[in-house]
Amino acid sequence: MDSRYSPQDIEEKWYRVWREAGAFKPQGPGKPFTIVIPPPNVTGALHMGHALNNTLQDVLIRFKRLQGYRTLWQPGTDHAGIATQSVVEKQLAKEGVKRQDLGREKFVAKVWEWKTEYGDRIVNQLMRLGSSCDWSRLRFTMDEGLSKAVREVFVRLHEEGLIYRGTRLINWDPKLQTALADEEVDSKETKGHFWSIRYPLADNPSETITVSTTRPETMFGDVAVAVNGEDERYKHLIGKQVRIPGTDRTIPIIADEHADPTKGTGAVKITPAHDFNDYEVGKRHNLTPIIAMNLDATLNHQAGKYQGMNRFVARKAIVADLEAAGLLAGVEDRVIPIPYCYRSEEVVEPYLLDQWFVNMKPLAVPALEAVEQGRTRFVPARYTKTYRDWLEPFKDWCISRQLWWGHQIPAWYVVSETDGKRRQDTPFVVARSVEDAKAEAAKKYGPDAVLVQEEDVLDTWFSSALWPFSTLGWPDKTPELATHYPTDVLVTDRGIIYFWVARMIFSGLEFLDKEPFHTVYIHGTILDEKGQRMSKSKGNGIDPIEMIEKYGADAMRFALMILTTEGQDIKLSPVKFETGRNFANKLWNAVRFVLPHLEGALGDPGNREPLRGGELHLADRWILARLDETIKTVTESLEPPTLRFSEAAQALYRFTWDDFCSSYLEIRKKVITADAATATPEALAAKKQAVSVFATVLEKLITLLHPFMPFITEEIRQALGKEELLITSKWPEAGKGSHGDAEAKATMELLLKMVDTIRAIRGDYTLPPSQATDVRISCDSPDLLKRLQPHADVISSLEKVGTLVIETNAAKPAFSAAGLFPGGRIFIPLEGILDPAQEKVRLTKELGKAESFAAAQEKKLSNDAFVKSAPADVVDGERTKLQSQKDKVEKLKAALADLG
RNA sequence: GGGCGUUUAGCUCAGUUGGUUUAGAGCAUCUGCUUUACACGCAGAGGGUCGGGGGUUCAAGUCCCUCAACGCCCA
Repeated sequence: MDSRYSPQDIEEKWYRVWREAGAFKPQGPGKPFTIVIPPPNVTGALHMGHALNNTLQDVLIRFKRLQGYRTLWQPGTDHAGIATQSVVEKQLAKEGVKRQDLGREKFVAKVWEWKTEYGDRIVNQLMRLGSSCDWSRLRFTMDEGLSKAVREVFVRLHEEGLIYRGTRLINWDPKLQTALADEEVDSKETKGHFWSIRYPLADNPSETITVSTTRPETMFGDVAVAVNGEDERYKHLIGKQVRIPGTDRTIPIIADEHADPTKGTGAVKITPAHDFNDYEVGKRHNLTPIIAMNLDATLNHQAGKYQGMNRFVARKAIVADLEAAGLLAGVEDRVIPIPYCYRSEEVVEPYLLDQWFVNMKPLAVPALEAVEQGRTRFVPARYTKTYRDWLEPFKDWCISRQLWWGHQIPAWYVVSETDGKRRQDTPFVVARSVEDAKAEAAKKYGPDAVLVQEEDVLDTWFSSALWPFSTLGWPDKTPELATHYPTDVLVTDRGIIYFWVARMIFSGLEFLDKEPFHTVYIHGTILDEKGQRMSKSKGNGIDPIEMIEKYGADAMRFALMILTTEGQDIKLSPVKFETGRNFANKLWNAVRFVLPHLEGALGDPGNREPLRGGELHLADRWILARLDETIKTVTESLEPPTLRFSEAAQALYRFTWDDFCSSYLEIRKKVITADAATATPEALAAKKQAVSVFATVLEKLITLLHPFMPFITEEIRQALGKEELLITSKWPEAGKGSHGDAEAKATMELLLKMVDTIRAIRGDYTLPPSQATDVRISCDSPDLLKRLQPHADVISSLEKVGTLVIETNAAKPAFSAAGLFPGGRIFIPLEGILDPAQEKVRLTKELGKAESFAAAQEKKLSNDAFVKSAPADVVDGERTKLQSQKDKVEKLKAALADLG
């Protein structure tokens, strides 16, 4: 074995072994535990966010698998409609080809090609991470099975009247040429202008009303000018007509609260077909909207001479013309929120269009209840509010997209009813298949009905919403669905609570009458070391695969877990992975060191010396007690909904490094590594015993570590001569098979404190570790002496000591340094080295601390209110502290006096 | 404008219901060490009064109010 642990050699091997053994599949009679993966975009590449997200899931799944649950981590990928289509379109654009050149069928075939080529990439990357997904169940949102689920849901919601087709103001992306949902639009503060334009009165063109607008180019869609009813400046004008400049069209002046007298001129133009606020105003006043733009964001026939001009070009031209005509009253600079598409970054145009919608209120109400009643809970709990605030306004969901890549909406227009043409009033049927649609159309419209399927596809999130049950076979009644729905924990980031989490919850409730998971764990966002989001454009991303290659998957996983505290964002830089790498190396070397001495303790625990409690060495009893505590902490921390990953990782780090390696192994190494050929029978017996303890602790330790560091722990397990794989072995239970106990723990901790004292003195005199010093320990009581005496070797095995004497009330030897421990004093004779002046400084400093602490204690205890109000045990605790502090003060004073 | 989060050692962060250390860890710094598992290591040391102010309490980093800075989400 090499002194450096090299992960590259073993990761691939163990991943293959696990898969071949079927270890990732649900197995055994245990209770089910299920996680569905947040499906990454099929053409995506693994980034640090994925690495964190999937490590968290893998830790949970491996933990539960070891606990004997029938675990399923359901994997899959998402077709990611807009994102994937855009990528392929960009690719085609490089070859000078537009999707329209290919036509729908050929284009979609191209995307499938792309999916085949890149679809495995992210899956393979998840494997590199160690993800123990059941890959035999890999799903894709456009698989036949999942598409069937999508059609089923669409038909059922339509039957219930919850999906409808209607003309509404929606967000239109002129570049992608599709409608968007509200959540797909990001509003960004942008520098713009606020223009004031004079609209002449129809009956008296010399009189004008001045309206303020940030979008003069939409004026040809104006249907009114609104003023506030309370605004004295304009009261006399309400009801009159004004003429839109540059046209012959006149529109009324109306009173509406939307007009804010404090903003601009207090009069605003109303353009219901191109502005969300104006749309509402239009509805209130029964005004018929006028569409003034084409779908490519050029102005239409309403715009007269500006027809065909792009919206931003037209804006400039119109402003210039108005100015020339003397109709521009003013312009001011202003920062305005501009809506952008979250994918194309194109400025989104509010546009009045026919689209498909989901009526949200009936679905959202039960979804809100599920969380309100705690049937699904968010961790951290504060995200409950995010969830509620989004669902509660009950805004209908625009689900149709004018894309080609996605689930085509299962609606068929009966074009034979409208002269073979698709018109606004063409009737349609909604069905699970073409055949069903034909049958239904025949029933309603006769056997000669001619059908044309809706060209629009569904929002990507429509299929994602079904993920927790569509992946398990719904709408069929599969055994997987019966066993694994509802799932248990959903692990995701806060960015998709709206898009995904909320929609899964209402879909699950609607179609399976059961919320899809009991816990939603929201983890933090990975940031770069400056606290900025990682992004391709900034080039500040850290590639997980590179990190795996450099530090190992285990190291990266462990580092991420130790950094993951309660939904806090993580500032990441590659150095952080060194912690994980060093830790893996530490464990590796401990095993490498002891392994040659383990014969007899390898394989089955039955081969080992039984652990006879009272006869065990103090350090053995202590490490077993500490192991018990660690088992308890890790188990409790990982259990949903606690999910304190960092706490679990931290506990394992401390136990492994400080207790197991630095203390326990250092104390026991001589006995463990005794040479069998030359050792006495007693030494051999002791060795057997020690080795058994070591093997027992190590075995449980690697099991506890396995969810965090699956590869190295499996490798160690094999080195220990086990045939059964660690991944499917058994999670240790606290308090079983342990011979540790509280008394051993207390004694050991006292001895470790004594060692600290000795080391501090040695450190103070910078004695090299090779130089032995005599140590005299003076206990205050014979009882303590009796307790410590048998374990003096703990001290001598951790420190190079010459003569070690433990006695009661010993006098301080000449030229010795003095130190304290609870219950006694320690003297280290340093003749020729001891510097009385230095010693005085050291002791005085300590005395100062002790005195000020004692004084504080005294003050606290002399406060009647404290003694009366505080619980008795707290007061007692303070009294004990004061006593020991006083004792310390006395001893230090004595030591100082002794120095002269 | 509304909501949420953060502010603790030079840096990155822990600190679960207010009282067991005299506020901890890792990195960095300083001192010493080829102590035959590990220099991706070992031993030791220095360094913070917990963003500012006010309050509740016998007791506050921990609860309340307020101000400030930074960040995220929504409008």
